[in-house]
Amino acid sequence: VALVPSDGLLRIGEVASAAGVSTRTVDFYTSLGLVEPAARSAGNYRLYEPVAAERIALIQRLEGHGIGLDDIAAALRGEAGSAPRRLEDLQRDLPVLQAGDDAHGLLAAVTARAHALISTALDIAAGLPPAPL
Amino acid sequence: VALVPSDGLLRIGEVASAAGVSTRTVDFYTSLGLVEPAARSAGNYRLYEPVAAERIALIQRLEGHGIGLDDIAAALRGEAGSAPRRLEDLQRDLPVLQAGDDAHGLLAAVTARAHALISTALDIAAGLPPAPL
DNA sequence: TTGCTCCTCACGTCACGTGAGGTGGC
DNA sequence: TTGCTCCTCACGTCACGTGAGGTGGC
Repeated sequence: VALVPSDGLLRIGEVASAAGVSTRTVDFYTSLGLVEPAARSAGNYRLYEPVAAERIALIQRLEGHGIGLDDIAAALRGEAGSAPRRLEDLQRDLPVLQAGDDAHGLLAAVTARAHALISTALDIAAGLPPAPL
Repeated sequence: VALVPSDGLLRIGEVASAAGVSTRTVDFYTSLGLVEPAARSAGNYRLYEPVAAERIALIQRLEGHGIGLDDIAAALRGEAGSAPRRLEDLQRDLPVLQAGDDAHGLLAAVTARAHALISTALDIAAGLPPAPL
């Protein structure tokens, strides 16, 4: 039995297991436009490019940072402010934080979250391509 | 009529309006241990220090960054990792991000959020004291 | 009396899925 | 037949409050 379409596209179940989520979640994300099938099979099955699984995994990481699906969707659509300017601001501000004494809980918590976000940003910048949907 | 306790402490309604939230919210946060009355009046009214209002305003800002009340509570309790180490990591990673070309939407969105978090961290470091609860 | 507060129990809301169930392709 | 998929409508869950209602202090 040919379980995989010969063109390398994946059906929903394959995308789901590759991304580590349920097919219902892939279905849900698709309905929100967070991922989009590259094609439909003759039998109306949605066919995704393999990169869709990475995209879904990325969405899950972003959600883990408290970023809502609406914001993620907007970002994926390419709506954005100026990242470079913001990065300069961060560069300027970090020494101020470092100059402070051993941070108390809140500062540490906020910093930890910012750190996790930067890590995610680095992953995006380094690995996953601009994702042509 | 003496609306304010003579010792400078505030009743729940005063804290609420100073923080820009409802008394129910102050009540709720108090029940979670996010703020704590400094005393009780003879009639069992909760009496808060004025700084409690700032604390509540801070909690609201943190919530705006997607940080849950449980995490905030833990942070306020002083549980924390090593902020300085994380700040060094950020310092190291930022140039990598800046070296990239004009970021696409996702990167910009994540960076924006990190930026907002750092701003909040700076506010904490600069202004609001370690808050002896 | 008026407007505040206390406390408790239940309900509301929003985001994020998830279940179920009837469908057709493989 | 089996296990996949499609689609839709409704339900579940968790976090975060909010409403209401009976209480006593001011």
